[in-house]
Amino acid sequence: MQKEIELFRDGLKKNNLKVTRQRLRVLEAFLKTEKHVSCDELYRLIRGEHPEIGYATVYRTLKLIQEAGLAREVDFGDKVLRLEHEYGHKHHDHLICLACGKFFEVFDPDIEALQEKLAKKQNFTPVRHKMDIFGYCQKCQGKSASCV
Amino acid sequence: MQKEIELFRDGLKKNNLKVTRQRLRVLEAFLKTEKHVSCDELYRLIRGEHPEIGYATVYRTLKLIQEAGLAREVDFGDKVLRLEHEYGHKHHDHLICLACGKFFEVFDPDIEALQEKLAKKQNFTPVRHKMDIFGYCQKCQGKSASCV
DNA sequence: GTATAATTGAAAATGATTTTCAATTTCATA
DNA sequence: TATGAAATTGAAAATCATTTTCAATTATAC
Repeated sequence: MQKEIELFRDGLKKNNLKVTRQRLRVLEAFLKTEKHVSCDELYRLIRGEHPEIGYATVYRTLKLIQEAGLAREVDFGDKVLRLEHEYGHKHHDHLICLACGKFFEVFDPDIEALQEKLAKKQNFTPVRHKMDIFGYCQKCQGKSASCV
Repeated sequence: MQKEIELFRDGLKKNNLKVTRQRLRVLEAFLKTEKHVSCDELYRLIRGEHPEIGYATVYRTLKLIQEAGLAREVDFGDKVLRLEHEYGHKHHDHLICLACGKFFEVFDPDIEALQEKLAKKQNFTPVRHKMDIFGYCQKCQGKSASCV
């Protein structure tokens, strides 16, 4: 966590931005949660300990955290911006359960290699990609989405 | 196109919904465009010929088109709901250019097979998946996103 | 044709995200 | 450690896509 805070400070300094109490609180809250957290969820978490920090500040700081390379966007199809940890977390794909909403992180080097090859074949230079598989997890086998 | 219209009518009838002039106009407009169209874009297209059709009707009809299995959602990361043709269009993945915004449809059966295997290994029953590769297309090589 | 249930368009509501702005805070420099 | 320019803050308002409301209209089974 110290390393992440260092990277965040560096990112701010590099852009002539200031290291404020609020920004550090938001970063700490983000680092503490391992969830794929939305801005609203993080705001509620922070509000408990620091009710003086406003929604806009949380929102703005999340952008900065992304820009510092500490978080990446994930999209679970619910139209809400969610962020997951990036630093120290390798790229991975997601299995997302349509019944219970839980997600699982997976990684397959063979798929990654084929994706790279597929892009190259089209003379396309890949920068990043995302792959999400929606379905039913072990516990929810046989359930349908409406049974949630 | 006749087949699609037939399927749409059937879908409506099955749910005790009515086949209206407006719904047919929206479907036709959707079928005519091969783009990954947003609700707003489609509304503007329709407005030219049928200014009496309202936004809400376009929006509602797009839902029905989806439910009839004629369109599926795509997400290009711009927070806007977009639909692409589903009927007669096989599943595919997308290469999305960060510079010019163009996209390319690709398909690799080996990747599909590995995805299936990956899910199974986690006792996960896949229903659908999406894979988007963001990067730079042949024309935009070397450009950065800010050069658009 | 008539009854009735669904549909329509306009406008308003919603909900996440983003901006505005006056007051406050940071921090490089003195 | 003080100072002042520049950045930041929180609250509220604005934005923007999406979704709902509702009274008037329309489709369709009989």
